Amino acid sequence: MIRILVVEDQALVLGAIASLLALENDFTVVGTAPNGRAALDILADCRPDLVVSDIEMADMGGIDLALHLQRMTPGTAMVMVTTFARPGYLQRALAAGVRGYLLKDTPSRELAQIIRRVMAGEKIIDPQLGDLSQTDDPLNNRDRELLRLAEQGHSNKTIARMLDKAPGTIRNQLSEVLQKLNAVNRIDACRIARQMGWL
Amino acid sequence: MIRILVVEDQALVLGAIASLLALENDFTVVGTAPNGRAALDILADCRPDLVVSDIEMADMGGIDLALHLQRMTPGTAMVMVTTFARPGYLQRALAAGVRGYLLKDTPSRELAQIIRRVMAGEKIIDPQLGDLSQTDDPLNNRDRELLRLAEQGHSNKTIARMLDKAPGTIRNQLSEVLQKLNAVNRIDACRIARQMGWL
DNA sequence: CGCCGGAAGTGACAGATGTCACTGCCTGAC
DNA sequence: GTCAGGCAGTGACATCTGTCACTTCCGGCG
Repeated sequence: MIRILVVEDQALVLGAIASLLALENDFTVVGTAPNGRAALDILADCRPDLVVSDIEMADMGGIDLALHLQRMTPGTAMVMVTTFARPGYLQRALAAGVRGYLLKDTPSRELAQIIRRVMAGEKIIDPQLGDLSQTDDPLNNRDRELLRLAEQGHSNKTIARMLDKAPGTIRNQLSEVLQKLNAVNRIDACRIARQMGWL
Repeated sequence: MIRILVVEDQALVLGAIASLLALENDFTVVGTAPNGRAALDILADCRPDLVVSDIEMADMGGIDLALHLQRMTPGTAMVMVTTFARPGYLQRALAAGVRGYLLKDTPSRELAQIIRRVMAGEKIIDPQLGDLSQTDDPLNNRDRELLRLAEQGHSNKTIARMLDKAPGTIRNQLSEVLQKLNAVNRIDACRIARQMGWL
């Protein structure tokens, strides 16, 4: 019997996944939590063999939860289930000892089988993410900051004021970002960065 | 026995919700689909009493699906289950005859009860959405089309070529859209429209 | 010390964007 | 008919954006 803790912030999805897992004869859902902190709080009571967790959650995300688990109860397996294909997340998740990484468009009937394979010691990465992790993120933190501000609709002048830089500097740096991303303008750049999970 | 069709683009969530509903003795999940178009394709075979659908989906979203249902099989009830609290979505959904509108952080055990009440003729709106200021959608379909193209990073010239219009026309129309949305530029306009659920 | 490399800034330029006033064209209402 | 209103388009203008060459400043580093 595999003892499972499910962590997911959307209550409806949380309950649905729990009921999906509860259908399997060799699984017991020993607990559910809406975020990483709540999961840690009930960990001692639940004593799960495996944690299924979302990544993007308020309060404490799946990555931080994995880091805590790795330190506190390294025997507990961890499977991430997330919406977007973000290579940065995958890398950090693997570094945190996560043994399974799935997208939410994985067929639901596969989830149980993947959990069993992870419990058997396998490491399973969603194939859609395998090649994604190869593409290096060309952006540095400043690039990301600029793109985020540009994405809000701020002009170069406004961004410059916010970052206490000259407008021309912003213009030049944003221009470099466009080259890095092969974008024709800032809107295109934001779209590309989002799509690649770099933003 | 209530015959239910579930429409949701994330396969894992789709399967999970289906299994959640299948637990109820008075429900039968007669079909599932990953988007609106697929749902329409299997509608005749499934003959559902009620459709549970996500809103944001590729190919055909929940709103368009509701519009088709309203015309083709007006007896079929429709419950929307969506991630974001966007007033525009709610309004358009209600206009399309939707009888239930829930956020995905509704507790999962409530879903079955809400479905039963909708089948009994009630109209149920998630309380978190009730008090949202009901600002009217100022955009027409052309506005939306322009914004979507602008959002991809296309220039006025490119958009003009795509729609077979003069560049100046696009410029003027997009300028009007900016006024309607109180936006300072097209990026801002896209952001505002998205946030309000008008895009 | 001089040299190099990075970050910041400037100036100039072409092209894109946003605003406005104004001209046609068509269509439905009166 | 004609009148108003909507849609498409033009031209002019100011501003913003993207590109490039170049300068300045500063902190290592040999």
